[in-house]
Amino acid sequence: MLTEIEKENFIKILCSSCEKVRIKTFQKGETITTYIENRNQICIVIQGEADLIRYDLNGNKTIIGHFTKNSVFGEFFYPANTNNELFVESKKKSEILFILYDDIIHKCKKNCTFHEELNSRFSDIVLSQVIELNTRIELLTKRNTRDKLLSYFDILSSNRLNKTITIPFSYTDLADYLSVDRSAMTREFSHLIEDGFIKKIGNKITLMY
Amino acid sequence: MLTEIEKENFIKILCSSCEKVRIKTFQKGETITTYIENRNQICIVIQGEADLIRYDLNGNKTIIGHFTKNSVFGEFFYPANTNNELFVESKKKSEILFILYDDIIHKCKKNCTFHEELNSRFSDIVLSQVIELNTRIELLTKRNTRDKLLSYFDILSSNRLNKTITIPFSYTDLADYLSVDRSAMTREFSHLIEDGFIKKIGNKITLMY
DNA sequence: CATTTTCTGTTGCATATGCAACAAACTTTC
DNA sequence: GAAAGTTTGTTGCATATGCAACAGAAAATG
Repeated sequence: MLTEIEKENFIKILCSSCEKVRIKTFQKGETITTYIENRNQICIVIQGEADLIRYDLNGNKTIIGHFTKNSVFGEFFYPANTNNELFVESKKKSEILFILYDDIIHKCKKNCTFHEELNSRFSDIVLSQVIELNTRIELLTKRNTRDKLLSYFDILSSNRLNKTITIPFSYTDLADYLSVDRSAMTREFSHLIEDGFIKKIGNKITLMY
Repeated sequence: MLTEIEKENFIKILCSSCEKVRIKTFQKGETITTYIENRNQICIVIQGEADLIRYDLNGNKTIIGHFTKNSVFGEFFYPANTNNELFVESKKKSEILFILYDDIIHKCKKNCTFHEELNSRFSDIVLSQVIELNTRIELLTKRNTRDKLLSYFDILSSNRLNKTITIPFSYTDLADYLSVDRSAMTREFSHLIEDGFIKKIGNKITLMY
């Protein structure tokens, strides 16, 4: 598995070596891409943050994916048949790298450094993506809000090796990420505090167990 | 992307060429692997069906993943820190291929055909896995049982290009897969039929819209 | 720094969902 | 083919959750 430093080096090489790679900058709130017509498109976050957002027919918003530095996303990773409107929105000023899958498998004519690296590293990036997705599924399959929250805390806590964690979302977005109603989630927060499971100051939460 | 036939050829090559690959046969109900100590393990379904199952602390069962021919699974794809008991159970008589990730990246001494194929194809298999996981997330993020069912029907229907679909699970397992209570799901089936959205005969469902 | 917008916490209400229990239909097993 | 086990459909009940509305806090804007 790639370390963070290896990933970073990889991306630096990408950026500097192949003409087929494009990098664009997005401001907060801008749409990076829609999942509708670029079946081949792969995006990598170089800097910043972005969310994959779905609005369903009732207008409910769901954050399908949350991408930070070195995350990959793009329509290429998504099943072709979705009825809903899907798009990726920049949450901060972000730099995004765009590649086409075809440019990964078919070597470019110049045999550039880009492709050598790309072939050897691409699957590793995708593998970290798989782990991330499995984590998400683990959360979403919990039957109630309390279990979703506690599982989410556990994951953050063991990643950072710390009983006090910082929620990397706004609470509004956290609710969308866990696919629960925001006010219901806030209510469950109150219950968790009452029952002595957690303490909460701003966006910092301390696990009491 | 790999066609079904290409995948099959690939797996045939795997099976016949490298000593590091193991194939085992499992009967219905047998445990194929537990997600607890084989961090490096990758499994591919050659024949049969298997489910990745979680029992949480309350004894609730969830089908985290459903694997059929050519699916990949294994602890390698899973985040390390899970508190729950996770295991893969064979749903039919199944043949499963076991590889270690280390054996994929580090070439074996003999430079066997296996590794040549493996390196070029492995990422494609993982990519189909990513699409499958994204589909699952799409389902799980739906806010209520009705939307989960309708989305699930849509996916099956557009895969098979047919308004009449066959549920590949028992209804009990479908409920676990969608992470809803079975009886609540059956109730929602009744409502969907009343409201004229679907017709249902056994495990065949016809979409009326 | 004043104004506007977004985020957060709270509550009342309606309802969707989980849970438990049961009977009928269907499968498996010996 | 009889017995045991599993799956399916149904229902009553309790409650967790979604929804709407609101007010104060915080953040963004110009």
